[in-house]
Amino acid sequence: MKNLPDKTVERLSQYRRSLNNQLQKGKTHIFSHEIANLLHITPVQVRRDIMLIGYSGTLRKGYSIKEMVDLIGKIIDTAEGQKIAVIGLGNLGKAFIHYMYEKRSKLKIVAAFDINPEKIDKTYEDVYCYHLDRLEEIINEMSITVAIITTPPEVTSPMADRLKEAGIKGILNYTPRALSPREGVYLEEHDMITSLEKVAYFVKLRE
Amino acid sequence: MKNLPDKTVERLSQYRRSLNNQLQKGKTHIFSHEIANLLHITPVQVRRDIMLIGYSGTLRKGYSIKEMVDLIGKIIDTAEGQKIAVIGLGNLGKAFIHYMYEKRSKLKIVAAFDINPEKIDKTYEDVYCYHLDRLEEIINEMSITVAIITTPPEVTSPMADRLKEAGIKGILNYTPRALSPREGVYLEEHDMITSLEKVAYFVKLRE
DNA sequence: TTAGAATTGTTAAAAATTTAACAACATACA
DNA sequence: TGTATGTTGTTAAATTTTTAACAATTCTAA
Repeated sequence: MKNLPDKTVERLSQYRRSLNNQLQKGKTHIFSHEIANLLHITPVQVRRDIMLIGYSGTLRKGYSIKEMVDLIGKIIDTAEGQKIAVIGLGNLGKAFIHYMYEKRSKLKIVAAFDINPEKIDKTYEDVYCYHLDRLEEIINEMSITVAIITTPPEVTSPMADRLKEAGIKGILNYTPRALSPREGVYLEEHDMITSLEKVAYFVKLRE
Repeated sequence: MKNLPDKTVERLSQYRRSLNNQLQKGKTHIFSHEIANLLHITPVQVRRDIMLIGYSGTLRKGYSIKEMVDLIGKIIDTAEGQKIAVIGLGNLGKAFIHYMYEKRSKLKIVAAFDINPEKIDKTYEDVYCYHLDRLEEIINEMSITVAIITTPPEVTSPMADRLKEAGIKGILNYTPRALSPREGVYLEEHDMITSLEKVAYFVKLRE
């Protein structure tokens, strides 16, 4: 599979989730405009994405939901799945654990890290919380490849360094402090305040 | 101010936050490449954004941090500020409240809504939690313009309808169920699972 | 006082992403 | 049978976003 555009990858994840919903409702086939409605994008975009991943539907019958779900899985999952650590078991860390809980996904949050003694050595929704001191040890032992940083912003950057050293391959940074990229580590940033300020700006603009 | 590109608006919010950090460190001026480093983007992009908002620096001295912060404020804030409601005082709702807490921002989270009796009529970090039944009443009374939805996904869509009816002008949807746009309401979606799956995909790709 | 280095502001080019257009074909049904 | 309708797959066009290029200017210091 040649490299897919960034934006297509994001949508694949969303297609899959919506398609799984439809499967559970007993639907077996779906048209591009139906998928488009689910994600409120255009049917053309849906068809183009589907073309890019090399799938074909049947004319006048649409796409087989099951086949699409399986194919998307082949593209975005690894066969063995990937293991994920949450750094910082605060509200945001817990929210991630909760959202991933019992999704039969190939991505599994397998460990949380914190320094608060009240959290350490307990589980939150089946995820065990370790003392941050054991970060390197556990990442190594469990072969964790991806980390979500949800710590206070002051420690974002040193944490990224530690994670890199520990062998983490992908970082999702949800703290409001931007990270510079580390060689060999894929970095994705998300800033909750920015997304809020963006909404506020466009609301203002419309008045 | 003519309409700014979407992406520029997002960066303005980030510029401001980083610049405020620098101000507190006692810095008064900054070069485009320094700003670029803070957000790990290119200096050209910084200069282009600054051009778009109609600001000018001084050659060889850079940009006045204070002036930029003020100007960005004029662009993305309203004079009176905007009031924000959090729908669903779970982990994610609390995370938002926490991040916005004591930021001297024009955006203020002024109310939370939930249906859990243990949360209702208490405050979380100074934000009062009301029963969901009072949604319309409070939004109206307080002139709330923006809502963040952090409810369970099943109720995302009916909630958006209620919010629209109640007069909300902008919705930030953090639940994993996509919303279709409502006439007259600016909608921004963010899906935490998608951002995680994206990281996992690019990690896989690099192997 | 002049040469060199650093930095901005801006236009132009390139790259990424979305949207449009439409041919090809399947199905329904007159 | 043949005509109308609906849907896919794909190429081309349009739009948005990023990056490059460079003239103009300021400062430093030889």
